[in-house]
Amino acid sequence: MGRAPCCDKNNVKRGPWSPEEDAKLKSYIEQNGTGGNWIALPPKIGLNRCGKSCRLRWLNYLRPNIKHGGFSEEEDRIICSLYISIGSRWSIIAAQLPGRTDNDIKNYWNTRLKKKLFGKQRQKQGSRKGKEINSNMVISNNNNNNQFPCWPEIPILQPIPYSNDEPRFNDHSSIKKLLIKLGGKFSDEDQTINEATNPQYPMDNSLLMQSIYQNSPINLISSAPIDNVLANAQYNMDRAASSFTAELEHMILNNQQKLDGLEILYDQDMLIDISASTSGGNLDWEAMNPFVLPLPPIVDKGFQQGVIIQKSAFDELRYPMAQ
DNA sequence: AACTCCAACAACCGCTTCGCT
DNA sequence: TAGCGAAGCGGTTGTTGGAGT
Repeated sequence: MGRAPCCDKNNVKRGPWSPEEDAKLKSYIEQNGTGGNWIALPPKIGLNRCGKSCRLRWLNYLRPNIKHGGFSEEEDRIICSLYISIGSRWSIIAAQLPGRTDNDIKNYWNTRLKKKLFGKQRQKQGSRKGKEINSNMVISNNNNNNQFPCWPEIPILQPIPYSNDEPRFNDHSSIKKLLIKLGGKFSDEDQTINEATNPQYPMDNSLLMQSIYQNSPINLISSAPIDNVLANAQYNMDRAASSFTAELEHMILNNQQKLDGLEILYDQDMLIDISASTSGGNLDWEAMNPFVLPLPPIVDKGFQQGVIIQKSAFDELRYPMAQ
């Protein structure tokens, strides 16, 4: 038995908002706040909309100080860097960019930034395709193009064709397997924190896993509560440009014996001629992102460049009008 | 001018998390 | 402490408008 829907979808208006609806919602919230209950809001205002829809409209479009479009180079840089560090956690990324919404950033990333970056890579990479992991898995980091000074060249991974008995790069167990092979560490504690940090890749916490991980030389997964995540993000931001591929390359080259049985994850078929994916195809480096970044030390340096964020400031940034 | 393609963005969907009872 | 409902969040889809042919 499924969960009851939050509203009767047949009896609420859907689709684009009209200026009248916007005005109603905006003026009501400005005067009365949300009342802490979005679902109760539409009837109060006389809007035939789902509460969820009202909430989204307010957060993404109507609330004050929202900026749309026109992302600056600095914003690009921050988005890239944070994406490298923490993945697609748009709400956290948005918290670093006052006036930007998670939806906006997500859209910007998916429609422009990603293509811009990978498009650039295509230009550099051309139709190169080969068999040596150390010449193809990692793309040169020597980049004189300053368009995205923060962005390391990304290894492009092809969606892995799979059968039922083959590992898949996109499934959690395969990722986990690769991590283990590379020496990742996930104690129960690590796992708990990691899940908070990157719930997209939850790890199971079997004792076997634990025993494997505990003696591992490196801890590959960023594991820290949010403040540390952000601090780590800055750490990675600082070093990403120079170290991302170098470290991945180092990791791969120095752990090849550990990768036995995982050839599917890194052999030549894994590499694609990016010309095959010009319009937002599967760019599965994302799946790899969480573990190609080494765990930085818990840094105490704080953020630079005016993007210092305290956890307590999150809500102020995101919900400046909240009661 | 008509059509097609595609980029950009708004909105929806469904899962997870959180807080209250 | 379990159960429930609302909010939060990220992925996905739908819509629209502009560029290209």
